[in-house]
Amino acid sequence: MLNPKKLQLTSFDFETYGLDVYNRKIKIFSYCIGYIENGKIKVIVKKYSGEGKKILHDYLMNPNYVKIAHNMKYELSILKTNKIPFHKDTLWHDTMIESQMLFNTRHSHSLDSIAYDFFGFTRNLDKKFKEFMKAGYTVDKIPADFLYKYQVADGIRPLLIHYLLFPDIYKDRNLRECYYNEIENIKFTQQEEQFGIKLHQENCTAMKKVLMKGLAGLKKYYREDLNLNSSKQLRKLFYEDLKIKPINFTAKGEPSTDKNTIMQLTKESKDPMLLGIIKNRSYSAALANIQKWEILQDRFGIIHPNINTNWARTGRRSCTNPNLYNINSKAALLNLFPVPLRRCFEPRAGFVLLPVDQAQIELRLIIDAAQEMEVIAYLLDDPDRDLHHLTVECFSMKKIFNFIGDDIFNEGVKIAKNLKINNPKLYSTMRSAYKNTGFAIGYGAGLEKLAQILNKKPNEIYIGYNNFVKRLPKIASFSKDTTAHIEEHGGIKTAFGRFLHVDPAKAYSGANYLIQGTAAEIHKRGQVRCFKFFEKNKFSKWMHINLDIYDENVFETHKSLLKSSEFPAIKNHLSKLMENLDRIKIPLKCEWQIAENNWNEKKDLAI
DNA sequence: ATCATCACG
DNA sequence: ACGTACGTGATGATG
Repeated sequence: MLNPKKLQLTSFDFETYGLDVYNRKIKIFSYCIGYIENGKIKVIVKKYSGEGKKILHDYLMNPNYVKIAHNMKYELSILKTNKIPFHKDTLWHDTMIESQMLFNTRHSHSLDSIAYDFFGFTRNLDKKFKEFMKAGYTVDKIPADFLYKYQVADGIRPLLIHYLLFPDIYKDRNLRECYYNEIENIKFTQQEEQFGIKLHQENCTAMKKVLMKGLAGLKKYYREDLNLNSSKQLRKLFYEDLKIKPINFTAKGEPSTDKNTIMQLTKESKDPMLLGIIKNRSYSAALANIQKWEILQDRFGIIHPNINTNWARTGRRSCTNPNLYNINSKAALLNLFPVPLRRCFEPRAGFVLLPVDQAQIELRLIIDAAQEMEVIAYLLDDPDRDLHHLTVECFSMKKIFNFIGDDIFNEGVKIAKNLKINNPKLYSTMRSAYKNTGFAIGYGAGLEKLAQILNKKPNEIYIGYNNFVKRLPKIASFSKDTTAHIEEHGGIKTAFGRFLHVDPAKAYSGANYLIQGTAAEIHKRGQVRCFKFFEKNKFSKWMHINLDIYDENVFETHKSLLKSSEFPAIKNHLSKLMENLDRIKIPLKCEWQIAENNWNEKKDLAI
């Protein structure tokens, strides 16, 4: 029996039916609670009705029961949407997070996969359960004796896994700190998902209309039976019918028809037939996106994505169903037919969206990790300085310089400076073009790849590239240096002391793991600190994060709060929570913007 | 299921 | 032996 007076570890899992958590259509059918008695694992399995309901409620309100779940965000969301109270001081553990933290490159972190690999725990029950689901059964229709066995297994496994993995996390102070932040981040993320983001109905309709018209207008360029979405048919059209000489190839060695290839081809001739293919891809994908969102919205027009807080091997977050992390925003160098889909999202009535992003965070972290002293000094001198200006300087030099401060070097610096003053528009275009250069070189991009990113030919950027490498040699050798480290240690520690394994066959991606992993940790710690600030001051109703993307948090904020006299202080404090972390020595900088009508139309926040 | 493609950072 | 920017999710076509 569970002892209500004694602190003890328990596992906890629901069986539910219905779909779509945040539409409140999920009902709890039954649950299991695992615990340990006299060195043996025991499992309580109950239906969520009558006496079973009361037992669960008592269990949830008792903070002596430490609750171990596998993917606790799901359990949390069920509790909250069903308005079932639980003790605010509950200690939670999540075995999925434990597995992700210790074995970031594992092929799967599902409960059955881990328990099988670590304990040889049978997966037959899971196989059968999946068969029932595939056949359209819901948990209430599954034979009771089978479901009982399945739930017992679900009570045992989290306890086994926690006992095996948690000590390795706990004994390392850094890892422990990261782990506790992950648990807090799940609480934040659950709330973020529940808030969700509102679809702008009128803009969705208007954009669909434009997209359909654009797609219909393309038909005249092609034979009627050509399927523009078929790369096989396009391959035939390009390389057999039009007799174009292949320049790029796919991973499997077939001649490629991707956007990059088409853009290279159109440099010779602006054939509408070629450009139309890019337009078709851009427009049809956008249309499919909007249609999917319209299906997924709840009855208030809100989209609730599923955000995996620690899914990626780098420790980054990821987003599914729908993925709101890859929405087309604005025109860019490599985006010929942009569809500003962020127009389809709006603040709730009475609110505005305040997107806040970490300025140039990846480049800043590379500079810090590579210890590129000239740039560190440049930044410490004034944290607001723009690092991309240095890149523009390098690419403004007429020849490869011999030493820093020689005539060639100084002239480049002067050209960049004058351009910034005299032609801000051209400067801005150039700056955003070269924005990706710094960290692409840091991650190991070569001349060819860089030319592709900049939409130029290798010989056009040869001088600039060489000047960058010569001026910032630590950034240029960062990828190589990190690769050597990976080959020796099998992985890399982030600035927070969290070890990330790296696939030995791709040791050269180590630089990326280090930077993405560190940035992700900064992002997730900032979210937890903001979340706690809102909870403590009880105004998450008026201001909350309802969406985030890698280095950006979107604060949905009530207009009355925005206009209040206390807002500047709140904004200032939140910035500090996101910027100031003991482990990060390089200055970070948050940039606030405001979007009043929709997520796409935004400007700098003047407050 | 796998491939090719493309959006984000 | 060589030299690579990276890691995500969604979609439609294909075998």
